[in-house]
Amino acid sequence: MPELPEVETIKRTLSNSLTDKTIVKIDILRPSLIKFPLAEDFSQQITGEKIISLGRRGKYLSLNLASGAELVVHLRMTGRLIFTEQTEEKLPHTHIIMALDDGNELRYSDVRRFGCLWLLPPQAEDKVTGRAKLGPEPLSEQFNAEALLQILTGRKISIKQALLDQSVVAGLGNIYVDETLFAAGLLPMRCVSDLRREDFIRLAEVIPPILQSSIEHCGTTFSDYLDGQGNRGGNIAYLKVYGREGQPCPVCGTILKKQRVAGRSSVYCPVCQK
DNA sequence: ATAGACCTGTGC
DNA sequence: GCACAGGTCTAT
Repeated sequence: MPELPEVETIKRTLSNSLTDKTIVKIDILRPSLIKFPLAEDFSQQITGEKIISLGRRGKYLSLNLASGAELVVHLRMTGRLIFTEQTEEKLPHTHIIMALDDGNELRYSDVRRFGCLWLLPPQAEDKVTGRAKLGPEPLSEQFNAEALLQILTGRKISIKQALLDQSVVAGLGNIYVDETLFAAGLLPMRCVSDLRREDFIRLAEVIPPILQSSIEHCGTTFSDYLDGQGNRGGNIAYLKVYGREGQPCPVCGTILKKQRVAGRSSVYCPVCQK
């Protein structure tokens, strides 16, 4: 479910509510979601910890704790992290409840249970699967056409697969890859090795504003995504191709096509994208 | 490279 | 029924 703009929105919508709050109690109803350490140790170590700040790297969200420990959450497809009053009715599939010292709760729910949580002790090595291999943050200085060119030159994969690869660029998923390929005028099935230098320049140009504008709209809600206060995102109205197969291209009016590329359904304009 | 695995829900 | 869903990992 959530890609970079949604995770960033969750971070922003939780920051004020969680900063300087202490986790006084944790209920883990689904220990299998905890990847490290064992759920029992996780509970013991997190209890009494104070949240000092929130962070994000790609699609990973982190709560930085006063001891130097870090709680890392990846929401995968249907994970939700919501700050709520204790009296509020629990969402279905609520698996973890953290009681805070202000009487409110931070709850993790996840229909499909693909999500993962880790608690890294202070100065621990990064045991968070995949995080160490992430490519540049697309909203940072490190991200540019050169970076894309460097990591992708000569590779015989589709540009769709390349942009979905978190080690190429961190945080894009199926929605924003389709949106950026439309904006760059590139077909998702185009082979990376056939792209020209200006294609990479174009990609590097269109990715940041697409993500930035989605963040301004609080992310894209199709069915599951909610921000940290339980609100839906408003970006769906601004999507040009994702979820719009069979509708006319917003630029040329040609009917948008859907095709499986790199194992994911991909929507594109057969005229504007080449 | 593609399929299958992990899960549940929804819509045809 | 079956296909499919904002993700990622493992196995042919």
